[in-house]
Amino acid sequence: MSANMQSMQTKREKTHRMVLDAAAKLFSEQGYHGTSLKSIAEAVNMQAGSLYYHFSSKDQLMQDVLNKSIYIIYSTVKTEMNKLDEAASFSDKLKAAIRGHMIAILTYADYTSASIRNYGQLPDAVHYASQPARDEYEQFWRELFEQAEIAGAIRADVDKHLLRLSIFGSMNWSSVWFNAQQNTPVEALAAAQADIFLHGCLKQGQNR
Amino acid sequence: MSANMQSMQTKREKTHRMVLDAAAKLFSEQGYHGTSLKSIAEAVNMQAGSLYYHFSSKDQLMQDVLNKSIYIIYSTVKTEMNKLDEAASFSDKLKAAIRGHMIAILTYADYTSASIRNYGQLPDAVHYASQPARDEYEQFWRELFEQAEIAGAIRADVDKHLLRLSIFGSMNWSSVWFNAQQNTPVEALAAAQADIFLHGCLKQGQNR
DNA sequence: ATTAGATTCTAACCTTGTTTAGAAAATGAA
DNA sequence: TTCATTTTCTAAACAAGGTTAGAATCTAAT
Repeated sequence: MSANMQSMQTKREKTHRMVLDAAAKLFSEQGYHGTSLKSIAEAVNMQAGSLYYHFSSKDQLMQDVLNKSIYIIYSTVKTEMNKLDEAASFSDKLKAAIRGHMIAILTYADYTSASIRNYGQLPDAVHYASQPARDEYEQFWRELFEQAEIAGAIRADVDKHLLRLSIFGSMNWSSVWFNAQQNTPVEALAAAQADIFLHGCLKQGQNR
Repeated sequence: MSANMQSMQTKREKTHRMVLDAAAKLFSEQGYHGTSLKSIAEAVNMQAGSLYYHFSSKDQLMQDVLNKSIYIIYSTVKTEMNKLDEAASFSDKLKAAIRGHMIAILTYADYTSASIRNYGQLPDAVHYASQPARDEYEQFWRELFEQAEIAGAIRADVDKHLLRLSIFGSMNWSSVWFNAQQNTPVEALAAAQADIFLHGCLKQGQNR
């Protein structure tokens, strides 16, 4: 218990993470209420009761999945934003934000999809516990569009509120249809996604 | 049982619909697995067992909600499309399709949200039973974009597949955040939504 | 008022799910 | 090997859910 307490810790944490991963996967596929602790335990070759050594309850398990999901998304977005230099245009910023969000969503699909798919369908306590982190992330996007408005990058007749929600909708929905094997690389997909929102789909000057 | 068989039928059908409405509402709020027959029954002042006089099972109930949801959406879209005249441009067609889909989603939020929110989280039998109707509706959108491509309305470098999925994502996500009381009228919202996808958000000629 | 049919209720059955407490097994240091 | 600690299992408690059968109630026509 002295020589390598570290490896003991990592053994415990390893199992902890395996359980969390399995839970995220099942929560994303079958929903919170549709997933039993037994099925999570089976996925990691355990008995349902054994999970309680790692988590205090099913709610706690879901809460950890939620928190990790939000953390993954926000930190990935921040990483992409930090790659930009000072003079980056709104186009560049929006592209970077979308790239980060899409990379996170599609790379860590189990977690992010678990979070997105169960939104609004969770016990109140679980929902509220993740609200602050969610609000903080939303605030980031609000500010992004506020700055764009001030800089005059966005058309005046575009509803920024709707724009933000539309982008969120498209990005989040991709976790439903995306197939890592058969689809375009994530970065290309993100770029195409951003392009649609920046320029629309019509041919230049065309209105028919 | 002779004079007004009609009113007897309507009495039965009335209750039938009330149950379906309550189920749709709860399925949309708490998910399929998170909703108990008891809670549905309570919403219509009944006992859980009584529901079986109107529906053969919980699965059947969900299936009926799904079918009605898909029917509502597709038929509303068709109605909007039929208002167009022969020479309608792709812009007009896309606007009409989006308007129809949004009107349906936001007006019959209980049903459509129940369908959208539970997508992929249902028992296989229920999921498969609604697949044909879903496919048919998807085919309508595929064809819309194919025609647009042939007519040369869409930029060549836009991925039609992604475009369609993006539009779906935005529209469907609106059922999560839309608030009938405090938001813009549905038609205006739909128009703004279409505008974003047709023209993007950037100022003309601006790329910064 | 009676009666047949429609509708709902009651009460149980059976399964499944979350959770707990204590026994058992695994682990790794001494 | 021995021992203390960590980890997992077993078995049960307890609640809740979907479903069913038969009784009870309601409705409306005769």
